[in-house]
Amino acid sequence: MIRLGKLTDYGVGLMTRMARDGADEQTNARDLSGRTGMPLPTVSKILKLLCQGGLLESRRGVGGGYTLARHPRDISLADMVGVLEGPMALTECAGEGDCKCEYLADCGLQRQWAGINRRLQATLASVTLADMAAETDSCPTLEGKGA
Amino acid sequence: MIRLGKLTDYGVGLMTRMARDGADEQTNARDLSGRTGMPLPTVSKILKLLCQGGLLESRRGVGGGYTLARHPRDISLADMVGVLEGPMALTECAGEGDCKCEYLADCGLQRQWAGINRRLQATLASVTLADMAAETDSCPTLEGKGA
DNA sequence: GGCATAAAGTACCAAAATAATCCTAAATTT
DNA sequence: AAATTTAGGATTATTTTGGTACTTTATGCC
Ligand code: FES
Ligand code: FES
Repeated sequence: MIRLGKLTDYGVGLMTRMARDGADEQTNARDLSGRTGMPLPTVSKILKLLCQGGLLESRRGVGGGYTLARHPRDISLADMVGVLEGPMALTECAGEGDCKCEYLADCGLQRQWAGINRRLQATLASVTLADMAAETDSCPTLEGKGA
Repeated sequence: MIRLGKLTDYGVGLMTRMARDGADEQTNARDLSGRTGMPLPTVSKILKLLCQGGLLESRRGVGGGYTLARHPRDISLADMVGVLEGPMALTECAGEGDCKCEYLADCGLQRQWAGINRRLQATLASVTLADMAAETDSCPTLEGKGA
């Protein structure tokens, strides 16, 4: 089915909301939880991960919270997915050098998988948070290059 | 991590082997199991699924087995992944009409997700079984369009 | 007709990945 | 010092996946 994890889905949703609310606005986990209806622990966890991944910046203590680390135009979907799901590796083979495949030894598919992997990642990299946050019906990036 | 299921990985490997062995050759589960080292039950299961999905054709009984339903050039990676993993739906939203998202109600991301979904699928659709089976180092499809 | 072979269908169990929660520590403001 | 808010880690429960087994149906051969 090739489905992203729920956390990733939620994470993109949260970042989109932050982007819409203003690129420089600060918000905190409790606030976002309240506005989205998502349970606070989950929101906290996701924001924490996004911060570790360098996509958000944090301020602790009273009045603390999170802000976007970069402008929405400079944060790609690939960044977000990468942080929340780890590096894309479609198959065992798709990684770089060592294929420790149990079966199909030397099936010679590494090159192909790696190429496909690269292309999929490029697609994700071409979509920015700004694109996701755009509320207009016509999104240049998404509609223009579509297939 | 965006990883395909093992069964999908194996399935593509099996079909690739079949394509390499000749587009019209017939083979059976036991034979393929022997050649790849994969356990017979698993091979059976995968071939069965591929057959149900219309990618293979089967002949029962003595001397029976499986053959490719179409020429490798006419079987895409999207076909194979679709059969073995179900229809691609990156997120809850990505499907067609109804978003029964628990949280983030009306986050307005359906259009974006659907577009991304379409583009990823198009990428998979552009790779054929023939491309996968090609043993040459330069694969027109994969290398030419790469990013 | 009966037997051997091979796929089709169904069901089940085990293992792994994921989601969700909780708790304690550290930082920062008032 | 007290209150707030993130950081980090660990735990538990749920779902998905992978793997296996068993029974049934179809086909060819003797
Ligand atoms: S599965 Fe490892 S080389 Fe193909
Ligand atoms: S999660 Fe359903 S509309 Fe966005």
